[in-house]
Amino acid sequence: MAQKAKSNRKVNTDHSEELSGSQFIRVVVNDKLFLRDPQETELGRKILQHAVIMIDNLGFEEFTFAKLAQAIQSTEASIYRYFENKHNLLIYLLSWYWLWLEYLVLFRTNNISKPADRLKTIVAVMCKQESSGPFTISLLDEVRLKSIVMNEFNKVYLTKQVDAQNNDGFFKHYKSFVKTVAKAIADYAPNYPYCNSLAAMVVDESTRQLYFAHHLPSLTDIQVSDKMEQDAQAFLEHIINSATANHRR
Amino acid sequence: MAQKAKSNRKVNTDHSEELSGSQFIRVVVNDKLFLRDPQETELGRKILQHAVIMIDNLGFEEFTFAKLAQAIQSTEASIYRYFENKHNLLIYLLSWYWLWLEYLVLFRTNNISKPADRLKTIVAVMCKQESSGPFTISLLDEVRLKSIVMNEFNKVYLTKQVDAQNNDGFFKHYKSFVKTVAKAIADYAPNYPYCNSLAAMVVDESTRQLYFAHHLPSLTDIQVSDKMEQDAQAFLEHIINSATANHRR
DNA sequence: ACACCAATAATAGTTTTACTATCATTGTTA
DNA sequence: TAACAATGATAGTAAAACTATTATTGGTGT
Repeated sequence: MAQKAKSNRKVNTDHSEELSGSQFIRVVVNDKLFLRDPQETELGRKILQHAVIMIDNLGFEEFTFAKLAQAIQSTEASIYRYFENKHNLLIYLLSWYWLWLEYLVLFRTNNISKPADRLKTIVAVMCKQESSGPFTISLLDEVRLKSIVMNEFNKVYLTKQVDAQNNDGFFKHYKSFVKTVAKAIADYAPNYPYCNSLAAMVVDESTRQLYFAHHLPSLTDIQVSDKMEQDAQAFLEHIINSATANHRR
Repeated sequence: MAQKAKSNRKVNTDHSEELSGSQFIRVVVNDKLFLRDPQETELGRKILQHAVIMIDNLGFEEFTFAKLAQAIQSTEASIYRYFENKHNLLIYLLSWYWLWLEYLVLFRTNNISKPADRLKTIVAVMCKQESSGPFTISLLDEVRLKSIVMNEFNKVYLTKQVDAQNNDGFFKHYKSFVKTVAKAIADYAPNYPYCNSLAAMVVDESTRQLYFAHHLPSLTDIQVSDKMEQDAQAFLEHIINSATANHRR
């Protein structure tokens, strides 16, 4: 009856809310990030959807629960029943992005056995501004999510609470994605000693170089254009290939 | 009479404040970052010194002007006469760090003409936790400053005000340091097409890998130890050398 | 010695955000 | 139809980020 481990109350289940708008895959986000699962209710989903739009538009610092409440015609207090604070909501959304990337990688590398091709595909997935996969209609707008990652992600773990939050698994999905990349590198270049460092670096640069291109162009060689994502991809491939040159099979 | 371009008032000059504690080189920070030059007065220097300590200890979000005022036995209002807000103070301190790194690089690469050696020295300077140079007694504790860079730097440019702040030269000293690294790379590997991207990446990773080692160890291959800085240095040298392998003279 | 003036201190007030608390309403389910 | 979970409505608190005003103080020029 109780559907969530963490709650012992009854919860409105599928019947009343089914297909409110569109179908979507349930994304399993670490449940320490929320108080009540936002995917399970109409209000919860509205919170997520509008939070993505508002954070993308306003930036995280300007974004407040008061504004969000107004946008979805609800109240601050109601939102606080889902998320302890706006930081946790942000980390929830970012986690969603990393989970979704991991899903995409899984899907796209499914039939690829050659490590070189797998890795190349992974880098492509990381760099491309891609919306929902072929069989999914996702609740959230992944293009906006990627933009949020680019603009906000490197802030969330730079706090005095990192260690406590890391203990609670707040960065679990990000770490898991980096680990996936690291494994692909290890497959590609056995005994390469910097798989993790290289993976974390590449994942970060996949958004950072684009951010620089937009805002601090002297810090990158990538120019704003309609093919800038391919340029970023080429740069990252070059970095990976050259770094691992002496360790490939 | 007026000593600062930006102010037309008379200013207490050297006589009254000379050698209050110790000598130091005047660091020329972009003057849009402050309202009144903090290096010129006793109070200003106290603000800088204690800000470094408090931001390092508390983290930037917990740090407030009220707390700082209390620590230096002054008032919030007085601090606001030097800095418009705590963000600008933070960027001031970070700029100080990049300026100081650039000075160190200049000093250490002075007699080195071979591009390979120059670049190697630069990477070493970036990675080493080094306090003041041989002929300087600096006003600020550079070891703490480096720690602040590691913990806070990647937050400061990720805001909706980047473009406006960049226009005001808030990131000038950071960009200048990256440019120095990029030039050294270009010298080392003529025609290498990613000098800027590689330089920005390496500068960032020089602190990020250490941060990960401390807080999110699964994201790096570097372990916490007394030689972790050398490990980071080795990783960065490896990345630079392999990336530029085909472009060297 | 005196008047002046810039810098600072002391104090208080405003606005906004983050968050908590309380109680009323509504719609579902047993 | 009673019970109850979710939400709405409303109010309130605490702290942070400023702003404004007036009073000291200590050095400067004459």
